[in-house]
Amino acid sequence: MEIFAKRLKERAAKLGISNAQAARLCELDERRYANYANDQREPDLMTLAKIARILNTSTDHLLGLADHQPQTERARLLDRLNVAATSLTDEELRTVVTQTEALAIPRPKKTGKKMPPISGV
Amino acid sequence: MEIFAKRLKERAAKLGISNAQAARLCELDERRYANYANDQREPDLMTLAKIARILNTSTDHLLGLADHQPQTERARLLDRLNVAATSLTDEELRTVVTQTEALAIPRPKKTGKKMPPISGV
DNA sequence: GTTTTTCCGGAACAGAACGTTCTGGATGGA
DNA sequence: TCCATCCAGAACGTTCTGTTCCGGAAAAAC
Repeated sequence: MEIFAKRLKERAAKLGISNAQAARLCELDERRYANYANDQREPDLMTLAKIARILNTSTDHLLGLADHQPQTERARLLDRLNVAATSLTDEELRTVVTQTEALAIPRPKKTGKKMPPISGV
Repeated sequence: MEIFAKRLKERAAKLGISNAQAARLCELDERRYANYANDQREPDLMTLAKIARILNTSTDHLLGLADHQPQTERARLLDRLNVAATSLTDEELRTVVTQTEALAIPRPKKTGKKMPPISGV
């Protein structure tokens, strides 16, 4: 997890402290913390949460999930879907959800792909 | 990390899918995912991020660092739609968008006005 | 009712990953 | 010079994970 190590170093830099100081803040062995910051080890989930809490940031940011990605064609499609779905009636929405999940969520390990006819449409 | 396992199960329940289905959505071995949901194993950071991304939630929430807001039935349907749509291929997604917009966006009355076609579909 | 499919979890094993310790180099201040 | 601080390589024992095999329960299909 390269981004995690990068974010750890960034965070300490923004706080104006050394990695060793950050380690002590988080009550972690310095060498251990350094391994995280150098992308050589990964913490367990509880330690990850602890680091985020003490350094006053979010795990999403530390894991690189918080960046707003540029507007791709696909993102725009998902956007349109949301907008359209929002204006549906509950019943219409249920229908769309059912159909979409049928496409998206793999059910069988079975090889044969028989598709039962969509009823009530 | 007890809270993580709990949140995993909650998330699948809210999406109206089984843990096995959630595992397939996340492209993880079912047994492996079950170990996470049963608080017997913990994922590495990349897998954690992947789960949060695909199940359309945040790692902060999964790790118990953020409180979750109460959701309406309708919000859960929109949630399910998002999760399912995200795992579609581009072509499948375009189809769903087209169908949903057809349901949602009323055609103009017969005033002769032209409706611009849906681009890129 | 019978069969098939799906879901779930225990047990176990090889291999991967981790925490820790020891070590040494680099830098800066007293 | 001496000392404190920061940093990272290597190694070792231990812990933990991914995976596989297995069986039972429940639901669905026949």
